[in-house]
Amino acid sequence: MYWEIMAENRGWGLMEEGWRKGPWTAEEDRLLVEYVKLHGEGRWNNVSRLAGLKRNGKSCRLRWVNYLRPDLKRGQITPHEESIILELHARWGNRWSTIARNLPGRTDNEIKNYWRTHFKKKGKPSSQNAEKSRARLLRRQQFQLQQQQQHQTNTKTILPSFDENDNKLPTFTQLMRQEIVLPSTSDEQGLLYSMINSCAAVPEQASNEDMLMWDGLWNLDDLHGNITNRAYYQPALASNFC
DNA sequence: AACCTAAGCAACCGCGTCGGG
DNA sequence: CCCCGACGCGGTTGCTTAGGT
Repeated sequence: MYWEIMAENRGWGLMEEGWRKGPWTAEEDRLLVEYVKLHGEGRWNNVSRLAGLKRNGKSCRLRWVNYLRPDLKRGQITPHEESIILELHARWGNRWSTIARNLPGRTDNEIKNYWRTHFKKKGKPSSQNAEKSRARLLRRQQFQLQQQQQHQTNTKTILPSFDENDNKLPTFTQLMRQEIVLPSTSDEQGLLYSMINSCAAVPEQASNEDMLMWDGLWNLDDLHGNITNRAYYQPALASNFC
C-alpha cells in the first residue's frame, strides 16, 4: 500500500513531541488490534505505553473507530444506505455521528466523505433511489413554499427579539406551537438556528404533532445547507409528504 | 504517453463536552 | 466551583487513483 511506502521512505512519521503521524503501517495496526483485544476500547492514551505504539491516543482511537473495528462494513454504500443518508442528512444536517448510528457498520467519517463527494459539490446523487429521496425533499420544500404563499398574510413570527424589546428566547413548546415564517436575513436566520439549537432535544412530553414539527424544523435546510427563505411550515399537513 | 482534473478516502486538527480530582 | 485530561465530533487536508483530453 502506498501509505506504508510513504511512511517508510518519505519522512512521514517524523514525530512531534515523540508521536508518529501520518499513515498507519500493518505492524501498527496489528499492535493496536492486540491492544484492544487485551484491554478493550477506551483509555487510548495508554496505548503507546501498553502496546508500544508511538501514536497518540487520538490517532489510535481514530484508526480503530474508522478502520480496524471488526464490525465495520466494507465496500460501497448501497442505494438503500444512500437513501437513508439523504433522509437523515435532510433531517439532521451535518450530524455525521448521529447519522452513522443509524447505519450499522458505517463510520461518521465514511458517511461524511460519501456525502461530500456525492452530494455536496455536484448536488446530484448517483443512484435512482437517491434521486427519489431528493425529489421527495424537493416536493416537501415546494409544498412549504406553497403553504407560505397561502398563509403569508396571517402568520406570525416566532422571533421575539425581532418584535418590540423582548429578548427572551421562546420555550420548546412555544416554538412547537407557533406557525413560523422563517426570517430572510442572515442575522435572523442565525438567531432562529440558535433558538432551535438551544432546545436541541425533543422533551419526553412532546406530542406526535410536536415531533412532526420538530422534524420539519430540521428539514428547512435547502439542498445547499441554507435556510429556505420564508419557507412556511405547518405540522398538521407535513404527513402528506412522508 | 503525458498531462490534467475530479473523485475517493485516510488521517489530522481544533474545539466542545464530560467526568474525576 | 475550577482545572485538566480523555474523548467525541465536524471540518479540513493531502494523497492516490481513475478517467478524460
